[in-house]
Amino acid sequence: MKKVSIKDVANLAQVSIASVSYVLNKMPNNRISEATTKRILEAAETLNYRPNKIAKSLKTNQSKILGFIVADIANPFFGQIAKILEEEAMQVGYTIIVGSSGENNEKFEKLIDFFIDQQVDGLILAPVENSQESLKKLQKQNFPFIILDRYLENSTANSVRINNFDISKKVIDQFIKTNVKNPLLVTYDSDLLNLVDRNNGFYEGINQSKIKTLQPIKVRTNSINEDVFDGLTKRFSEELKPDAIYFTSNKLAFAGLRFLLKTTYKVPEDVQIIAFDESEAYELFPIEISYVKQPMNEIAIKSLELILDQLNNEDKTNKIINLEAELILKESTR
Amino acid sequence: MKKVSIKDVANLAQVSIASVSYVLNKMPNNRISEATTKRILEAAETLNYRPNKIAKSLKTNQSKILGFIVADIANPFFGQIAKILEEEAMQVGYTIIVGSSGENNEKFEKLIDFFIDQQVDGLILAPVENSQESLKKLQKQNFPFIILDRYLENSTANSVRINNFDISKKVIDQFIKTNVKNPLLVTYDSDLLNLVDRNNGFYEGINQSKIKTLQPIKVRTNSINEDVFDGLTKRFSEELKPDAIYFTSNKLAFAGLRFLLKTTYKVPEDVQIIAFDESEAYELFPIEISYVKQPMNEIAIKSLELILDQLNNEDKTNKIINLEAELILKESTR
DNA sequence: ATGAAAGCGCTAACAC
DNA sequence: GTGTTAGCGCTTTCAT
Repeated sequence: MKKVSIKDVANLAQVSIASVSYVLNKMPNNRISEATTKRILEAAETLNYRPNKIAKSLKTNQSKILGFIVADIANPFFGQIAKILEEEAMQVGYTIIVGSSGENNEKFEKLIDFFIDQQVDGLILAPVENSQESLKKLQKQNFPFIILDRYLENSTANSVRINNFDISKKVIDQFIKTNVKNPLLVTYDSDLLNLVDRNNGFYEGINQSKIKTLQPIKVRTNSINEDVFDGLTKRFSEELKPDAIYFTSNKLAFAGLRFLLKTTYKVPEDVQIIAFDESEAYELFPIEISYVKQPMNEIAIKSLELILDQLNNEDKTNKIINLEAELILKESTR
Repeated sequence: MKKVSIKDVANLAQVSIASVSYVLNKMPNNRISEATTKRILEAAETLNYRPNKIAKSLKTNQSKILGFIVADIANPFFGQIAKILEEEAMQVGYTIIVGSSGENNEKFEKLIDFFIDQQVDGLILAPVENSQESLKKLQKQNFPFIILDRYLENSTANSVRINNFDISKKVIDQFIKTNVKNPLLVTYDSDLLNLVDRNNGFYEGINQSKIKTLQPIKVRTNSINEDVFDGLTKRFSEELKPDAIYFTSNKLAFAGLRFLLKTTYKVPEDVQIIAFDESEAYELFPIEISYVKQPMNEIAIKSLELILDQLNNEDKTNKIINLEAELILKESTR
């Protein structure tokens, strides 16, 4: 089965390839007569002509492909975003290619290069630790990209984020409202500012109150389960035991809940829980988990909008889109 | 920042673009002198030259892109496969684009067309119900594709699957071994043969034994949670209550476990459980779930191998790669 | 209202 | 050993 090209359509319709191009691309000031238009349309139909996007890309210098680089596509948070992104992108004629960096900056850079070589028009990035340089390089090259979910120091890049500080403040305020004495923060040991903000919001709430917090558990991204488990074991073995825990990511919460399952501590009687991110998985915990709900649809849709804006407009002003996360209270809080 | 092309490299190195192409593509019988080679390499280096894959694609008629169409990229099963696939593909210079059909055949077809328009070299497909026609169409066009995970009637397509029948037989045998009286099958109402095989393996075990099975719960893919919940409510309200349940997918198991959480039935004392697929999520259930473990890495790697074989070789024989799933016994079985 | 033709960046057959 | 050149399928300027 030989591929049918624009030439074949032109031949069948007895016109030039230019006319075929005009008609099929619905050019605005297309001065092709109705009769010819009809002939061309019919010819394309009978031959089942499908334009070659590669050829078009080469000519127009636009691949209509966007690269999406996440930490881990097997993480449902990113899977969900990817899904929405891909659907929305398709609506407007774009294709998404996804890559997983595995929280590794070298892989992150490699993926960026690979995608640029692939001639993506732009990139949607969830950066990893120490990726400032990679981002600066992109900026220097003037390559279109936006930052999603995570953000870094001094970043002047367009980005879509949530109100990490405020929502964390709300979390601790919720705890305080219920007379918590020893709240515990379980978070990452990371320079990613979204995480730092989550931590800071928590501390802001602590500072405004009269209570003290236990020393936080700060885990490394490459040993989440072990670090959470060890950390919690330690905290619960001490005099002042946590009576409320805030997990700043779904993976942390997951590890923490597994720990609690193996103990006799009761949620929320002995210890209250608030997790970050919605997760189907939480639903198998014996009681329903309170959590910070991120606006997944909005994150994906705004990200797409932002990168497309950047591709189409000359408006080079720095845009930061701040979306609102929501605290959903369930049975794991009092 | 203007893009640097092969011409720029040729100019700087004072050679023709052909020579640049030869050197940079490491042509086997490359007769370029060492000195020239060095000059070209240096020029490419200084200019930070990155070949334009779009142009190369147009010329070679190979995009080095593979399309991967799954039911739902937010389902960790497919997320995991996608991740491995993407990593392996990148090693050999291929890019993966992923699409989610949402178990909808129209979306499935639309994605296929979209990806073909995008000039993918081949497709890796997890088909949906009623997608026989879409697959036949692809076959008629002689378009390279393989089937992953799921399979359909009369499919003569290359495919990678697991031993669905045998592993299900093992599941019921395990139940029978522990003197189960009223095993229950929770499965889909589907014409996908991988699911039919899972059902048949279960029945084969039943038939070889002296026990009877309860009437299975067959759910529709668009209302899993409700159907499982309603079905289980009904079964547990009857005289003969299930004392063992086999869920033929991770989503079914998930819904079923949520049901059990809300009841007072004890696992495994009152009812034993075996689920399909490994899932991090199961870990939040109070006891560990026995499950059928699919060889994710192998599935992804073999799929890639198979489609690449099909692209490179003339060997048009029909290949079915059968991989072994494994029954992992945990606390939810006796 | 339509067509001729240049050219996007690259590969590869062929010439020298 | 190295260069010339045709051409992949398309868009778009310019001519007519």
